[in-house]
Amino acid sequence: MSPQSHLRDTLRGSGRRLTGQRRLLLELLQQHGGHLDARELYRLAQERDPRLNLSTVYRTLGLLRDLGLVDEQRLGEDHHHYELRTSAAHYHLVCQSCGSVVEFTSPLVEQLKEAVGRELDYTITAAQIDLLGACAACRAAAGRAAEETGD
Amino acid sequence: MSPQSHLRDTLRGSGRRLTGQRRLLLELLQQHGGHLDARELYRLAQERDPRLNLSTVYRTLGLLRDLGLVDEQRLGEDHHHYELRTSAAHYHLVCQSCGSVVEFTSPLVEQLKEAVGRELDYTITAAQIDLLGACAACRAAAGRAAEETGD
DNA sequence: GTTGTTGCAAACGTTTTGCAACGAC
DNA sequence: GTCGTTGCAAAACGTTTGCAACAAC
Repeated sequence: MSPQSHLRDTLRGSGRRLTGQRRLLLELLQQHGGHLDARELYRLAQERDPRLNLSTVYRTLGLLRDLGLVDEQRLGEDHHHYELRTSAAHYHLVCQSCGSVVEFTSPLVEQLKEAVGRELDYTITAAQIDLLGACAACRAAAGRAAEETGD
Repeated sequence: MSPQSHLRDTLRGSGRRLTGQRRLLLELLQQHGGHLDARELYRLAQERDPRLNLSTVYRTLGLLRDLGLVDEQRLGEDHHHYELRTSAAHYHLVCQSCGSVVEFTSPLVEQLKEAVGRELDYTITAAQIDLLGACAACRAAAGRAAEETGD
């Protein structure tokens, strides 16, 4: 089932309406892939519909989040990022130097949830994991910079 | 080395000053244990020094964070929480029903950092991990509530 | 006395909301 | 036509900042 038809069906079912703005925003989220923030989605949307308002972006993102179509994250920053929910759970690896974000999964995460939940008697439903570090490109750039100045 | 003497020494070393406000805020963080937000720390501090200002709380928390005395986290909420940095890295398990926070560690986290860093060629320096779920008490309460209404 | 720090008020960036006009059904 | 949705402006929220008075050194 595509996100667009899921959206239409879920809205219909709860007496809500499928508007052009909602269709556009979902489409942009699909095209972009991932990790957009509200401001950037707003900017993209305005290229296609200049009258669209930032509060509509926020209201729509909240709706899509509540419908389970979109995941809301905080990648170590002071505002949210949004991405279309994919079937597979995944986590984020953030380069603190250039800000790039890579997704990853690992069977170790399931093991961790299982082990910690059992030990502390919690039923664990979700995990937010952000690993922070330096990507290969930034490490190389930092190495070159050090060579030029000091050494 | 106690946090108070670490504070004094580090301030001295960088030409900064040890003020009553800074001593008080650090002391409250010590006494409370963990996971205070700025508002709550402000409230506690005002009981002892009613003239103390919220911006001083923020400035001091930022300073203590930069000095490495305090860790700043976002436990799935829209504002920061702060806790005295302990020697051991740890992560958080949050009950989504009652909001209680439990700390945990697990050797699986080191394994995860190692495995993901190697696979994607990142040098991983830190991990933020929040596991979300339901604690035993809230599960029991939810069970009782379900019994009374339906079923 | 010098200069880093504070309290205060005002600003900031992100997100939410009240409300009348609008548009999907 | 009904009623959910939008655009707009204004507010809310946590947090930061400019500045003159203050206090640690």
